[in-house]
Amino acid sequence: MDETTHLERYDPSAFERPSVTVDLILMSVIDGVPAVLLMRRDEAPFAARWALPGGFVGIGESLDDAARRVLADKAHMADAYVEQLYTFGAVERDPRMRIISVAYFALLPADRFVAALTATAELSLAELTVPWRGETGGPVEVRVSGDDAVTLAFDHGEMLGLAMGRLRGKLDYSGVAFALLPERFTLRALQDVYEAILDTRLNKPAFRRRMLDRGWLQPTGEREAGTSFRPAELYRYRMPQEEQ
Amino acid sequence: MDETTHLERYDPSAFERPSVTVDLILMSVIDGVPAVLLMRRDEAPFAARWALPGGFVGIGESLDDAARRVLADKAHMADAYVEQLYTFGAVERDPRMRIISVAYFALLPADRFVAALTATAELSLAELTVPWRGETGGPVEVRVSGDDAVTLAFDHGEMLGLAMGRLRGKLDYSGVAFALLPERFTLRALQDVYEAILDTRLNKPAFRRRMLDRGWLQPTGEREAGTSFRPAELYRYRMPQEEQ
DNA sequence: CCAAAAGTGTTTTAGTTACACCCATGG
DNA sequence: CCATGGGTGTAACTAAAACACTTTTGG
Repeated sequence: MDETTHLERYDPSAFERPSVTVDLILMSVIDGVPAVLLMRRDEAPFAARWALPGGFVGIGESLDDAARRVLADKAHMADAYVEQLYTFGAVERDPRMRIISVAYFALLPADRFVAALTATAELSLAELTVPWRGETGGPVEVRVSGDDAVTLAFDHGEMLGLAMGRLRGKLDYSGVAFALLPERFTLRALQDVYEAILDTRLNKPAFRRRMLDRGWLQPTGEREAGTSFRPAELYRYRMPQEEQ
Repeated sequence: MDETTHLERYDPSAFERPSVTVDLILMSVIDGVPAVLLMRRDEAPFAARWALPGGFVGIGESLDDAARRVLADKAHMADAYVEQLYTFGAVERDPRMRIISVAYFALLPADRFVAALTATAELSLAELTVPWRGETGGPVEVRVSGDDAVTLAFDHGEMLGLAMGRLRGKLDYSGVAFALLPERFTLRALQDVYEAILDTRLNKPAFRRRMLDRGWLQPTGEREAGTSFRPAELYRYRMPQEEQ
């Protein structure tokens, strides 16, 4: 075995190589419900099943570039928050051939998510019902436009569970929540995002103070419009000094 | 571009594929100092530079299996705690050809780490000086057996920084610290591991209570031997119900 | 002036830190 | 009986939660 490893070091081109793809878990929070972008497969394997958008990684293309390309080409969405999640490398994960897939997760505010969705026929929004299983993530129940729960193609269900776990884990110590909100937003909207992702009710005054004390929010001086009650202040996310 | 993606879906074998490797960041805490396993490269590129052990992923081998194989073959260590870290996919990260590398980090107790190290000539232990830069990790200074700081081959320095950040981030909410200790250990030994990794001094009574209140520690009833003062109780790590 | 949600002040609680102290052991 | 680190009790501090309350808007 040591012999083989040694040979590989010298001439790796002599060995059969796996294909490498990226798969994209593009999420948002729509009307207080976590949502993910799915595409319906129209060929085997898993024909007519729902799957995450993905694509092969080009030989001269970095993984991050491939993820952004899939985001632009398949999902027709640009400038999302994108982060590498995990790499899935089980031998039999694709029945056709050996494919290693690097999963990326991406976040978009509801308005831009819905806009891109309605502009593109073959895409579909799926609502997520997410039982709390800690940061590691676990099985996630997926409903496409109100229908019954569906099972995703390949190991995409596992990817989705992991993405949801990561989102929950990072929610409170990073700025990911703001990637799900428009540039200007109210504290109530921020709390709605938190409640949707964590699947809990939060105490309003406590939440409010916690957020303001962190110093990440900049009051714009402007107010929300079109309410029949007292309009809330609009805030802007100001990235803290230490990046990410 | 959409056209290309479509074609790839049908016949990916027609496209050139990258090689895929795993690299292993095998860490321990030796005498209160974080340490990592390195190998000296004896061929170009980066000849005579220090690098992480790694190897190509076989076509019929899962990523996790490849990581465990590298652990066994190159590092001659079995049964370590192993966890996937991140996948590095920059196009020019290896000057010879396109190689995508999945980084794994592994943890071993000091005694087993040192035993395997002394049994194998081509391995070397490197001490780490790790400035605190939050969970994301950052540049790490590496010293091989007391010499000056060295720069690792390829992007291995970046991998090491990320591994250290992950270790710090998970230290306090997961059981990773116990992967760095023998089966039976004192509370002082546990605190030493925390202090080495976090690079801080911790308050003894507070640490003690926090650990015991968590319910992860099982008193064995046995005592540490060979001290010239009061011998400390030995504890065992009892995995909590919810895995990881 | 009423409904509805924004926004604030005050108390309670829980978890952590700091510090002082006692205990057990080998020499 | 002394030095050394193990182990414990108590008070102080801090951050968050709970709850009651006041404010501001449109209709």
